[in-house]
Amino acid sequence: MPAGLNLENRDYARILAETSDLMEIAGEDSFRIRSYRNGAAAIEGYPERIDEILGDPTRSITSIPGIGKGLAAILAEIRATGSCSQRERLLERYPPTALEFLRIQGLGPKTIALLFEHFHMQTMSDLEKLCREQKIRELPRMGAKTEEKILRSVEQYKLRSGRFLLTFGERIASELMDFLKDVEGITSIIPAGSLRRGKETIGDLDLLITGPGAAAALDRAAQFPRIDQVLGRGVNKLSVKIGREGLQVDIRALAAESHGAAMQYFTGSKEHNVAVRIRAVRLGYKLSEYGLFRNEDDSRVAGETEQGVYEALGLAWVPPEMRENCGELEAAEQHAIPPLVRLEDMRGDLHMHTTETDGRASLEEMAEAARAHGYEYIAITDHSKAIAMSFGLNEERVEAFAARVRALNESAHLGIHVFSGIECDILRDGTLDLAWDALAQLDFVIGSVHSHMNLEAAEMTDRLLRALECPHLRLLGHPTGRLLLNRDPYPFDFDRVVAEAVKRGVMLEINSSPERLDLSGNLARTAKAKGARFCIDTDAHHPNHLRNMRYGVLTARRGWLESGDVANTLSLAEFKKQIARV
DNA sequence: GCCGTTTTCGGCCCGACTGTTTTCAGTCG
Repeated sequence: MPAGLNLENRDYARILAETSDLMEIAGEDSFRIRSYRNGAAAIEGYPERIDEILGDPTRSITSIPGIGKGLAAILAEIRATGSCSQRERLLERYPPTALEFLRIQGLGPKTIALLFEHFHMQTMSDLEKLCREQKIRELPRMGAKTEEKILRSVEQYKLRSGRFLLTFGERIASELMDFLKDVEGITSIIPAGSLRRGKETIGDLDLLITGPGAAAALDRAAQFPRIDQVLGRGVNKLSVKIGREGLQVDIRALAAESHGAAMQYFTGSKEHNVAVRIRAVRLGYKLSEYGLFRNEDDSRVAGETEQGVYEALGLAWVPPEMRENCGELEAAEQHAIPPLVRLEDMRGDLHMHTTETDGRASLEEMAEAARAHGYEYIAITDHSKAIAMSFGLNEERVEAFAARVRALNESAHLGIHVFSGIECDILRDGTLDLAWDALAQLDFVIGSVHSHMNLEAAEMTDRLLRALECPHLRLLGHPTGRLLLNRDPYPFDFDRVVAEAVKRGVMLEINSSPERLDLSGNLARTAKAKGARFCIDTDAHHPNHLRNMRYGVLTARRGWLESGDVANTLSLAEFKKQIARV
């Protein structure tokens, strides 16, 4: 079978995952559904390209754990057709929006199936209408509260729709750049906009192309296979919607002399640009995406480089992550832009899971991956027993684990220092999930909230304050609990909790998982002002996730953090001191 | 549907909460 579709592993994984979601709505066998999910996860994390293995008659895809004969046949079907009959059959039965309904908090497959059956709803507004007209409560086990809850969730859903995770934007950008790399006469292709600023979610994607071949690159870009719709095509700009997700991408061809001005203009933010332009006007200039021009004679003062534009305005160059008009221009004016933390400053990763709980690799595999990243140390921090579904550690297993890590470090054959740690659940009342005696055995205790996220702010504040009382706690994990585009932060008195954390020497996490990025840049900056210290961690559940560190660093940079604010930029010896018990 | 095996079928991470009910199904993590 010719590999005409050229699918990536994540495409296979997505199709399997979508099929499993549809099967769930259809009420099919839960174990079969789980197999599809497991298969999707196995493929997504597989180091080799599935496409190539399928195309090689000497290889068998069933050698991948989680892929048996059944899924092997389905994968072959996906490779040939881009879908599978199971998925197509279900998509005939349910509207394509069915998968979207699953993203509404509180709406599960059973309820969705019930609503389809009774009301034949097709769209999100159908669902809203059913709630408003109090039709839902006519169904068994449904009531007024359910209707209100669904309405609230739909409201949140609408707010986040039309935005995409930073990783998604990066992926599309890199696919496009790869697609254009062979066009002759291109000197640079750079994604601007919120992507360049490292914003956690993006609304659209701006790709800037410079060089004599830029116009040819627009022609080539119009051939990009994932284009769903061409919105506009001019001499210097191509505007398209990409994929089923409908991300809008604007691709612009730039002249070399205005490259820097265009970069500045299209990187934004809008608020930053307005402030910069006001400054330009005050100084007798006009700033546009074409350059910086003197008012009196329209002569070009700058525009070729971004640096040149800022310089001509008497400003230091501003790192894109800071361009939110939140004080960065004042800093640039005084040439007092802080030296922001960089990815290469990171010397360790202090939040990761293994197969002991819900990770997908062993301690040794995670350590090896971290060593390959050039780290000096890691902390293995599996879940505690409250997370029953991932077989979290109880006190006995904690003790055994701590002993095992001590032995490993003594034998030194891992080539990296491992801290024994735990991501201990903060229970509803603020107590930690494990006895203090057990926590005392460990080098690095993270406390995280994973349940009861809908408490009132006052109760949540008390809960966190109480957790901070534990003398073994070193880090508050993903402190606000947000899941980007999915779940809002839980409410609590941030200032009070930060003040208490500072007082007790508990650091705050910047969780690098692209779905979390928690703390946000803004909150990190607020916390820094109160004296907080931070760890930037990946929360890796797979060796591949270690790469997410760059998102955490971007977020920290958005919070104006310097390496001195981040504990895991310290050398091993210094970090040991930092977490030593007093 | 996968896996492992006691080789061909049975087991597959589970506990808490919510809103609806008067005993539990559905959702979440």
